[in-house]
Amino acid sequence: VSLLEQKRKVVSSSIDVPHARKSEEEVDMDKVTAAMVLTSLSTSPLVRSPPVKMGEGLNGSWKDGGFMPSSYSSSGYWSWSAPSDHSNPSTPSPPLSADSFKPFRAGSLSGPPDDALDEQDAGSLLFDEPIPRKRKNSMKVMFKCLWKNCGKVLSTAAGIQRHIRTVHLGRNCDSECSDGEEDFYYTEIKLNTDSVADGLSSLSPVSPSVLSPPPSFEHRKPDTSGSTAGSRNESSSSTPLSRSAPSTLYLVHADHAYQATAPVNIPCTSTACSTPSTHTAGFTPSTSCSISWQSPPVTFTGTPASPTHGRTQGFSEQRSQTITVLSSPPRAAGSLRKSRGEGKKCRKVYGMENRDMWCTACRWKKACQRFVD
DNA sequence: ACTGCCGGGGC
DNA sequence: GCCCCGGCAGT
Repeated sequence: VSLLEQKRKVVSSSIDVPHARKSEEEVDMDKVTAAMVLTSLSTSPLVRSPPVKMGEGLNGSWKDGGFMPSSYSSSGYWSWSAPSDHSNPSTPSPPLSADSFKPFRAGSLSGPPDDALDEQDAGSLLFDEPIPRKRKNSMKVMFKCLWKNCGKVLSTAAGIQRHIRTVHLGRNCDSECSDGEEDFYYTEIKLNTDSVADGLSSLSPVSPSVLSPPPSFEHRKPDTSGSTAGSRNESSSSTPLSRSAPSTLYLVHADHAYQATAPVNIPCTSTACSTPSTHTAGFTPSTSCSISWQSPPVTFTGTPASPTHGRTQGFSEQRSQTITVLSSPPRAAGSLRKSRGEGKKCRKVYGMENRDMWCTACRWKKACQRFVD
């Protein structure tokens, strides 16, 4: 038994807790930059146009990457994508392995518009749409402390980690001695500073009919409006987004499903959304909402529909919450059992004999956290 | 039969 | 809260 225990500890620490991310980031930066240069020199002009857009259509890719139990060190896993993919220093190191999303997010933050590209990117270049690309950059990522009664919001992951470490965890040592626990206590909030709508409308020849479907819309009923988002984000945004800040899109990531985090709701809970009031409204929601159950958008880059996906990167995170909400309105809320996810889960991957390697959720026979699909 | 995981426990 | 597991439903 003790052996198992020990094993478990070892495992979890090696898997979930990235150490010393800070310094490595810095160092990597240089390496990456250098690599970048080399890469760009050796690649065809086509491939190397920089405009990052990490989200665009490659959800699948980083998602998968995140799943790897050892995502921290599994750079090899990314081998299929262009080398420059490593340009996001923080991507590999981020938070926990179980959490498949942060990598991307953190990347978009600290790994500034550096030239991250991959095959998809290259592919989408064929369509050469500078506009949608740019848009990515208008997303602001903030980090919010989830500690009870502390709504502190900082703009950097490091900042929020330090905050949590010192204020809540009572550790004084600097990031070096962190075991990564802080990751569990903050979440990322994305806000879109520019109008998503205009981008979309200009981008995609969507017919009005597409806009109108109320169901996809997130605006809540007047009465309940903002109750979720508003009340939860007191610190950063106490305003009902749909009204006062129509162009601001909040995407919150409830990363650690089984941790203390009370899910931060995304605007798209709507049952209401009866009127497609503004086109602005019509869009955002469908974006963040529909995505979750959509099939991999990857191939679609360039079509009217897909840009949507790429753009609002929040999606997968809220899946768990969103999905239920989404599915319920249309159908009889009752007996709808989420269709079984098809990916391999801990149980299958590690087998019964390695039960201690499963994610907690799997161990508890709950929806797998590690291999979310 | 196997697998994922919901719902409902026990502590 | 954490943890377990009966049992259902999809494969």
